[in-house]
Amino acid sequence: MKIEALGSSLILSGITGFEICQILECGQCFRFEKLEENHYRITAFRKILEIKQESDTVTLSPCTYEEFEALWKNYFDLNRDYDKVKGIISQNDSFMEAAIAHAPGIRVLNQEFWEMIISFIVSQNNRIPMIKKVIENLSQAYGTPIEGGFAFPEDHQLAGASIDELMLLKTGFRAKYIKDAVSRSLAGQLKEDSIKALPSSEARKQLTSVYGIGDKVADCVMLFGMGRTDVFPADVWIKRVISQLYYGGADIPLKELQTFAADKWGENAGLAQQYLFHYARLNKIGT
DNA sequence: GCCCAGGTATAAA
DNA sequence: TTTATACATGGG
Repeated sequence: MKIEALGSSLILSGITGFEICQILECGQCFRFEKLEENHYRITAFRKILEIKQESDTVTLSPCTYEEFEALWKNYFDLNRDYDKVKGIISQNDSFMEAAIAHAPGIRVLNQEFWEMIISFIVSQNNRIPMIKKVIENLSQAYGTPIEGGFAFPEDHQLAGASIDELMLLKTGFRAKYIKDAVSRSLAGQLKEDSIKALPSSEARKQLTSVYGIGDKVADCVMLFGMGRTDVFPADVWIKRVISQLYYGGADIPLKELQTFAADKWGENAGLAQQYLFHYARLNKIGT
């Protein structure tokens, strides 16, 4: 990958395993706006970034070399060798091979811990366009204004919000969950560093102790908001890719998925199958 | 009107 | 322990 500056932009060329549309639209991120095909505006870490991709060339703007190294390189997970990861998880596994072939340009974004907690609380029983709208509502109402938009609100910025006020922002029945997450965070019970130090099963327990956070949300927070590589190949990422298959309408029998889940996740097979069943039901597959 | 959403808490079996 | 259902709101 070659990096060069051009005016206020940074151009990355020779990039592989990177498809910005797949990365943003696969459901891991809710703060982006599509400007045109393969051209998006992203809000993250109190900054707004435009990203445009033309085959193996990606333009970031505004972006300096220093900013790229300090923030966006890690945000887009460019330090990870995805060929290697894909090789490992698809080894002797035609199912995973098919999953990867379906969306080979997905990379797991490293997003903000607190924002992921609230975002995935909001995501439950909700649709992506609506989730995006709610996150934007929260940012405009409580977040710090930044050039061209609003940062996602910190816990203390959300502290004053009542249930009714949160409801006005279309959070629905999730308002009480947000409130609990806020007070738990203010009480110092959702410290990213302390949770990061725990093994993933313990981290999951900490997260699910928040009213309104279950296994699915906890896993998404760990994967997308904590940069946890220990859940990376073994857990959510695989569910994620599988769900992409469903979204893409690939035709894989439910039975095959269940066998796969049992092999792959062992003691988590029950949960995995629950997800799979849910996805199957959503997409009217196999039942 | 009716059904459903990338779930979770809760009640009931 | 497992299974069924309500939930706010908007869109098909």
